[in-house]
Amino acid sequence: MLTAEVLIFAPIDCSFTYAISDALRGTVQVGSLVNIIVGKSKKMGLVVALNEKNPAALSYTLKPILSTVYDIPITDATLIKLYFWIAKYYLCDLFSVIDAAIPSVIRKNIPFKLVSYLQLTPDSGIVIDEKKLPKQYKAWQFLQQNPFIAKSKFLEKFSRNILEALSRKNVIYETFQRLERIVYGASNLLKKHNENVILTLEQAQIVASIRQSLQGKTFQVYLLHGVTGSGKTEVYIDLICHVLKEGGSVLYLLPELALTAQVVEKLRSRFDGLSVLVWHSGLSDGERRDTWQGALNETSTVIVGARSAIFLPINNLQLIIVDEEHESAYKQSEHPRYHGRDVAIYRAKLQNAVCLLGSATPSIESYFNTKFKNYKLEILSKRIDSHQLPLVHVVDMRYEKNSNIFSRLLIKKMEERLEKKEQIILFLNRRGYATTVLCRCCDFIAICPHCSIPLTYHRTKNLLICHFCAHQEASHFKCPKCGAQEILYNGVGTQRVEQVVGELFPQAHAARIDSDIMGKKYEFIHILSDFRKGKTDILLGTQMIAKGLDFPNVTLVGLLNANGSLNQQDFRANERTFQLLVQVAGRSGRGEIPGEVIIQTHIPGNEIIFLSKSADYVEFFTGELKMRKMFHYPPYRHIINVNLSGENLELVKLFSKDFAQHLVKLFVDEPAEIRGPMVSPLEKLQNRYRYTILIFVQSVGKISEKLQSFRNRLTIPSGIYLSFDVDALDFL
DNA sequence: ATAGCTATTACG
DNA sequence: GTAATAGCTATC
Repeated sequence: MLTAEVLIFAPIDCSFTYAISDALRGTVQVGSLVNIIVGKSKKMGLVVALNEKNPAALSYTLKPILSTVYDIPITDATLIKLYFWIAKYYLCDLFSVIDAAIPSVIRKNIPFKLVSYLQLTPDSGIVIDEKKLPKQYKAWQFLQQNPFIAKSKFLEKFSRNILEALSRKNVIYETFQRLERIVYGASNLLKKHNENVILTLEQAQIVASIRQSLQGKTFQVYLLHGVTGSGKTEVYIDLICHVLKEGGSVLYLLPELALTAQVVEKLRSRFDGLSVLVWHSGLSDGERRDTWQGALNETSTVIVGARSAIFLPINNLQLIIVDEEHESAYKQSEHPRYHGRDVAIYRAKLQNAVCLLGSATPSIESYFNTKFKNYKLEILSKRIDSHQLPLVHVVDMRYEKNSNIFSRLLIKKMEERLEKKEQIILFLNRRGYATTVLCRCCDFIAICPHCSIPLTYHRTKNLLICHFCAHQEASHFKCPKCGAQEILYNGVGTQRVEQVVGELFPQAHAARIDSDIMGKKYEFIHILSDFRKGKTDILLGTQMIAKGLDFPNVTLVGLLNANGSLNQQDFRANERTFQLLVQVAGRSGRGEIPGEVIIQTHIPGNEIIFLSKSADYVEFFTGELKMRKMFHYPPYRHIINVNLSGENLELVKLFSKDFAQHLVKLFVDEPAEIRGPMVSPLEKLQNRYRYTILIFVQSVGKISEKLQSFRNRLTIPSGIYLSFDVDALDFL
């Protein structure tokens, strides 16, 4: 009998066998979404395999698949393999992978959102008496002038009673239309791209090399290391062009949704009339459905998206581009905690595609893999059109007036640029207004009552906000501890910078981008497009403006406080700082006019700041790798971060110790090292105390099954929360 | 997830 | 005694 293995959308780790009736034979395929009965209730499930089974030999009675939800499968065999791999490698249950990989509009078949419209019934023959029913008459007249009007618009002018009266008389009837939506519309928010680009020799050689792998249809990872402004995008576009000509598809991944608009616009203008599909977390359900269906239907297409686009069902996928591959945003911080880049590489492997990683500051892991594994390294050493890398000044803030955010040099340079109508980007790693709120008289610091971190003052709301749990409280006039009216707002956030810019340069137009702004849908696109058009002189913001953006008229970049990220003491602090400094500096001087960068710091002698001044990646890598080797850190080993938390401190402590001992026993024969338990750097978060155990291993694949089954056997006391983070990037 | 089962507790 | 309820188990 023909049977199907069906995954049920519930936290159950195994698939169930269902019978396929003769009527559904051929219709039910691997990847089909099917209606089934589970226990007593109707559910949907995903077919992950087809089998031939003898029902008599089974210990249970088979139930039949009732029907398929769509007439074609919603995913494919490769992706199903990918789901299983992620669940295994990242130590999470299959359900959470499916949850992240298949959007709920598709999975639950949520109906299209419909908008109701009102229309006059043609030839109804009914005449409304103006004298007797003046209100209804007015509405009737209104409808004659507006023969197809949204119900909501009608109700703004007339009451519900009127509507009901008219529809009772069959004067009007209601129709429904699908809500219309346009992803990045036909809008021309961003500059048209130059149509005839001639590749430089360097670019052409790289393209030729990668084309060979594409031709061979064999799996290969490339790392494209190109300095900022060296035209990595041109290499991508040339390759996309090639793959499309051959009838294949390309997936173009970016670390953040803010960067997708720029790339989509570039592609759309380059390939005239080409449909570029878009995918990121900002899409509405309808938009999601369109892109998913579009991917299923197209045989050859380009899809631009953020992390989760790696799960789209794409036909003839031949090339996956992972732009800014070093970005930590590729790592999902909730379950499943997968790394978009690594999943991309695995998917490429599964379907014999080429995976192209690109960065000006590659991750240590990827660069390491070009030296010691079989990634191929391609280098773009020069900026295009012989543009120079920017000149970097390091300003020692210890010799500036203490409270000043801007050094004298930065102010002078900013004045010059504003004079010349050139543009400026200011970068700061903190949002909000001030970082900490403290008392001058005693040792009081405002701290979140649920988490063990200081509160941040937000001036626009006049509130103290916790950036971890969003707790809010009123700001203090008096010190709650000693009563002194000596409250000091210390440290600097982007909001504070915005205020000071306004005071120092009242004639300049400044705009701020940080995650506080991102609440408004597409607001950031408008800010970026205004900046591109030159309506804004100064763009200031956090991480978000550090990467990938290309504004030729920017000739000055100011890094206001290059200390912060160095203080975070985990072994990747140097790497993050180097990447950040080089990337931010790379926003300067991308056009005809050479650019300058000013790095303000309290530690000007720091080696990383020195290295980033010359943007010498290879030297940085060499030094960093030595350190990693000495301490057996990644890329020499993988780290699994085990987080244990709970409201009862003693219980968490006790369980953590116990758990660590079990782990040591479990891995006694493996080349694994267990460290901890120790108190997490963030010792309390949302009322839960947190402990960390680190597992260092040679290979995750070799121990994942053992660890997973250990976790499943274990009884975790109630009130204790346990989570794994494989290849963790932060250890908070 | 969730229906259906059992053990547990409150109530008078 | 019943009724409400928390915890536990299986789901093809």
